[in-house]
Amino acid sequence: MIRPHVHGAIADRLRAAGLRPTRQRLALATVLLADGRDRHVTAESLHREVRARDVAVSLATVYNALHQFTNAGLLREVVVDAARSYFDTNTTHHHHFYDEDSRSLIDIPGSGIDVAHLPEPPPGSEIAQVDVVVRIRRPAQAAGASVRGSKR
Amino acid sequence: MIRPHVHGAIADRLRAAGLRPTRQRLALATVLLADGRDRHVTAESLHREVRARDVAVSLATVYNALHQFTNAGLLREVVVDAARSYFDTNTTHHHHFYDEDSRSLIDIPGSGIDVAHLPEPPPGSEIAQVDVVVRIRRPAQAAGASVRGSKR
DNA sequence: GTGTTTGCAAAGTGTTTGCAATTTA
DNA sequence: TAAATTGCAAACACTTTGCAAACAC
Repeated sequence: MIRPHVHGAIADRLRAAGLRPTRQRLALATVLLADGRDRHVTAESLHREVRARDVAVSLATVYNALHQFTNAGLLREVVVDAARSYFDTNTTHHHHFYDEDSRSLIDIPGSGIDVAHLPEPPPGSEIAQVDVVVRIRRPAQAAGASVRGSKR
Repeated sequence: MIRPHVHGAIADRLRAAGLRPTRQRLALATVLLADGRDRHVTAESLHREVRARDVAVSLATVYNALHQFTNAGLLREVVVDAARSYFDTNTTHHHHFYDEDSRSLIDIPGSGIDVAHLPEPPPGSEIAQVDVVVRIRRPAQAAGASVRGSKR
């Protein structure tokens, strides 16, 4: 049985990135890129989402795909939390709010922040990227409650 | 046998932070804070350093102490690499170069960067902190060598 | 003395990897 | 058919935790 090329814009983007449009990658890329919305995912959240669409994909494949997509420039990795990796479908220059309570990311448009007076990088090195993370929280309670360490 | 209070500036800082100046915490705090230099450590690097001074401290205790020191305001945690946590003895407002090749941090003085036009945080939240990470690298080789993925 | 801290080893997280089976082109 | 990809389970690196022994005050 002859199977023709998979057709569609997403398949083309994968091919253009040098990635075979397999069933798994198509499902992942579709969730991530199909509607053009800016999305922030973790491996776990993406895995959940794809399975909710009844596509069987292993978590290992999700991790692999996220890195392949990132290397191909389809995604960008955002480091904001030591505990897990985030990937952003918006690969243009921009910064982030990071909500430390809900552990969620919000894009700040590239023009939203001016970083000025960047010092020279140390000799022999070049600036690869400038990341600005604005950490936000629900305001701390004012009233009597004493401040106790919160379980991590 | 009566043992008096441990004396010394470091011991006092620990007490002021509500932490008993135990042998382990004293050794860790001394390495970190005694000479007033700005230092960036990981649990692993600090553990190595303290042991090099022939003080027996378990890695678990180093982790615990780093968090206790951080909660007490003696240190500041810096998130730049998903693979490990960094702690900075400089708790004042400032930003960082992060050398992705050597995985090392370099302080940028508070005045070294201007972040302007910060947008309003989402309703109900407040800005807890603004982190700027300038990622630096050795410039990519220009010559013929093809670009292959580097093992992580 | 009594509550705190330590160290160990075990458990936990998120992530990566080796490899046989499967799939793509 | 040949090469790329997948899934599983095991391995990993880093970090946290339960608990008895050691320690600070």
